This record gives sequence, structure tokens and C-alpha cells, in this order.
Amino acid sequence: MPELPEVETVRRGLAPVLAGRMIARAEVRRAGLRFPFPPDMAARLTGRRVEALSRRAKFLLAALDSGETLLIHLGMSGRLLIEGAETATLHHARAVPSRHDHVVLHMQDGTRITFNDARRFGVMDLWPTDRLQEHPMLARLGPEPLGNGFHAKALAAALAGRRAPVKTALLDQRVVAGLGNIYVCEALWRAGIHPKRAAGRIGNQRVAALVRAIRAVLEEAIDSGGSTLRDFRAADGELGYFQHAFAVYDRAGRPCPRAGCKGKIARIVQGGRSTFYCPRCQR
DNA sequence: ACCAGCTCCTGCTTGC
DNA sequence: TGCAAGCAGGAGCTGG
Repeated sequence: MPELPEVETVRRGLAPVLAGRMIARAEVRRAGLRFPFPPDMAARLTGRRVEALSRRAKFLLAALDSGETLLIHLGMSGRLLIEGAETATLHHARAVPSRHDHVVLHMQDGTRITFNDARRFGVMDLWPTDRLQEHPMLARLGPEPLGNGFHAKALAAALAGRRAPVKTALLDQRVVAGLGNIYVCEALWRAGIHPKRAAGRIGNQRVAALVRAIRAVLEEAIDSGGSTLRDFRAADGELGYFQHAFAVYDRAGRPCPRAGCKGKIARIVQGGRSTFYCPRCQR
């Protein structure tokens, strides 16, 4: 489901009910998701206070007062649902757990935070906070696309020598961390770059344009509360609405929205995944 | 080092 | 209406 803007949206919704609060009880309803949960996860969460909730790429990071950090990756279909006294009357609050509710954090103030993940591609792990960057899933991540480390020179260096299509290269989290299929398609359209172009054969000016396009599309999506496809919603139950701003994603056959362009959006498959682009104005 | 293909799992949509 | 195929926002692993 979630790419960087959706994860950031979840983080913003979750921070008020997690940061500074204590986990009174952790209910772990299966042995793991994509990977087994760490040993004694429930015990290591119980009684711990969450000091801060941050994000790295598509990972949520809850720093605990035990010196460990809870890492959460939502995979394709993961959701974090907040239920408590103040949300109990809302339509999305559910008294009975669904069969895909895998972990429930019962907060001391009565709020429940439920990790629901139908496809079970999600990840939860615990890792020492002072060595967090050594975690296997964080260690090789590229720069944050909205941070200072992401600029034309850095992206050009990361793409240099690569003959793979730029579309698939941008999905590689070592190049830039946090993009997924939707926002790569949208950023390439904004930059006017053809998704099949060899990653290492993009001129410096166009790499700079791509950096600007990536930043802009992510910022706009965050401002919109992310994109709602199928069933994504923010932790507070609000629906994102950036999907209405898609230029190309899931729009095969529709006219290219670029002013003056008479192209028609095409769908191709790259690396087994759908790519949407305008064959006329992306070169 | 790079890269294409496969894999995990469930559920929704599409087409016959 | 039923059923099977196809598709889905991720990313690690394998083998070339």
C-alpha cells in the first residue's frame, strides 16, 4: 500500500496517540508477518513508554524508553488503526478483531493501536536505538528524498553506470529511499523522462529536473494526506485524496494532462510491475 | 556490481 | 451467479 507520503501521513496521525504514552499491554496474535517477530516482542513492548515516532523512508520508528526502537513497515497492505474512547463511536472502530489484526498495542490511556495487514508483507522488529542505522533493512537505504542529502549530484552518482531503466532504478531503495510504483511514475512524467530510458544516460540538467519532480510530487502528496487506493486510510480514518491529482498512474488510455500535449497515457510492464507514462512527452 | 525473475500472502476486479 | 485469471502501493533472494 504505502509509499513515503502514506507512511508520513500515518506517522502524523499516530504521533499524538503514541508519543509520550505508555504501552500497557502488547497483544501479539501471530508469530510474525513477512519475517518472524523478534523474541519476546510482547514482553519487550509491555510497560514501555514511546519517546518519539519518526520515519525513515517507508519505515515508522517508535523509540522506546528501554533503549530499543520498534520498527514498522506496512508492506503492501498494512494499516495502523487507532481506536479509543474518543474514536469508539466512529464508523471505523470495530469491537471484534478481524482475522488480519496481527498486533494490538493497548495504551495506558485506553487507546488501542492495531496493526492490520491482509497480505502479511509487513514487518515489525525491535532494534537498539543507538545502533539503529545498522538494522539490515535500514543500513543500505539511500538518501531521504525530502532531506538535504538528496540533490542532483547525489542522484546522478547513484544512477551512473546503470543500464537498467530509470523506472526500475528509482524503485531501488538504495538509490533514493521511499519511492514506490505510484510516485516514480508521477515523478518521471513531471520531469518528462521516459521510463525505459537507461538510468545512467540522463543528462545532468534532466537529473536535476527529476530531483525537483520527486520532491514536488512527494510534498504535494503529503499535503493531500497521501493517496487512497483500495482501502488505504490514515491512522485517524481520514482518506487521502492525492489520487485525484494523478497525471498518469492508473490512467491508461486517458489523455495526457500536460498543457499542449495530445498524448494518450500508456501502460507497460517493467520488472513485472505496471508503468504508466505518456509516450509523447516523456523522452 | 548489476539485473531480471521469482517469491511471500490475501482480496478485489475483470472477463467468460 | 459462479469461477478462474489477473492484478495490487514492497522488497529480499537467487542465479546469470
